[in-house]
Amino acid sequence: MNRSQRCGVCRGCQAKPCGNCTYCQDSPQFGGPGVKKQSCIERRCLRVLENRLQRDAPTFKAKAGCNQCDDCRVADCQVCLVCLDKRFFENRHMTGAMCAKKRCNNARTIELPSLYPPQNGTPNHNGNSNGTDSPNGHHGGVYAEVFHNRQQAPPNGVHHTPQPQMISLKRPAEPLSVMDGPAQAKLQRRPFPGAAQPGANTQTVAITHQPILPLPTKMVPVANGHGGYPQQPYVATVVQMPVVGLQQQTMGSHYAFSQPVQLIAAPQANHPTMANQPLVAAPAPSHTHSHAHHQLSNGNGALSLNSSAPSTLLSASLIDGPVHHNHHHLHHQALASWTNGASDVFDDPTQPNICDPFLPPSYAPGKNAVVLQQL
DNA sequence: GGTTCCGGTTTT
DNA sequence: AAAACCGGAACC
Ligand SMILES: [Zn+2]
Ligand SMILES: [Zn+2]
Repeated sequence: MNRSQRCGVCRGCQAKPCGNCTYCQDSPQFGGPGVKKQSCIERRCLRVLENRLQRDAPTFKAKAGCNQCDDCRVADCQVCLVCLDKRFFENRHMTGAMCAKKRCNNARTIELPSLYPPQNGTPNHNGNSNGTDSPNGHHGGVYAEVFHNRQQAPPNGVHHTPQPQMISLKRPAEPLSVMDGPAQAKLQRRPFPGAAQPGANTQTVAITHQPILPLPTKMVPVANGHGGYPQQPYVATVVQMPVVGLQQQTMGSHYAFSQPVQLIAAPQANHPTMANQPLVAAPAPSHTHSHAHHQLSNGNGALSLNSSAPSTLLSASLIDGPVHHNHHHLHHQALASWTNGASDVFDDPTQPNICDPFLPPSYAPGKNAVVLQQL
């Protein structure tokens, strides 16, 4: 049935269950009966949302409003699929559609862009157009594999997404293997130059930054740095840093992850358009042992956009967690991590306009906070 | 064995 | 159209 898995890195994934929402109240973990069986509204994952958009868009009856009537003039609802797509995916899946809650008399049915053109082979129900479901089936295309249907949303808009200008792989040129990324990822902070000479098992993928604004994830398959057994297969998703125009910033984030992630040196970008700045993604050290799950590191995952600070490499990686973690943590996957606020630029009042790329709807700032409806 | 919670189905 | 339900996938 192809059930989506959490990305493990978005803010929803990092949040702990709020305990108050209807789904928390329902959940046994808060003493509820467990009949609704939904995740906490603060833990809604962007990848899951993305997957849903991809599933639903093809059958969605998109309408374009007249922009004149009363209904067209009032604010969008912010919670329907169209609004969520607008907010988190730049309307990529629902391009041109008006908020689904609106009732415009003169609305016209429009056709949504096909993000996965038929091309050769019939798309499977996941939008995969590579003609296979084989997780491992080897075929040349980078994306072909990345899109495979298990737990991730293919990078939308790939067809108009320019390729990274340069990708350099250091270390063994092993066959690329692209498989499922871990559902859980870890955030780890490293000094930037250090990341350039990573540990024995690490590869570095450097990608020159393109001066684009929107446009999302770039998938880079990376070998697991290992003689290759069930080592945690690895997929790095390089995410463009949000280009946070200080004035024109729209609410919500622009980027989400289709795969667990690995990112990003945010070099001294004094100002947030980091055109011409390199982005660096370094795959996590793959590890020798089978169990690859752990709580997220406590280090906070702030991306440094600040010129003053040394750049940091934020890597969401599969590494062993702290040697001793208490059980509590073990039981809830991704608790904590964005919590020790000190250097989280997104919470920094002196940087009020920086937009958190991990921000899920339920964390929308300010009065217009959005709570996702059931997915 | 256990838990979380996605996604299809049913009910309102 | 939204909410409620719930089988069962995916993870431990
Ligand atoms: Zn909750
Ligand atoms: Zn997530």
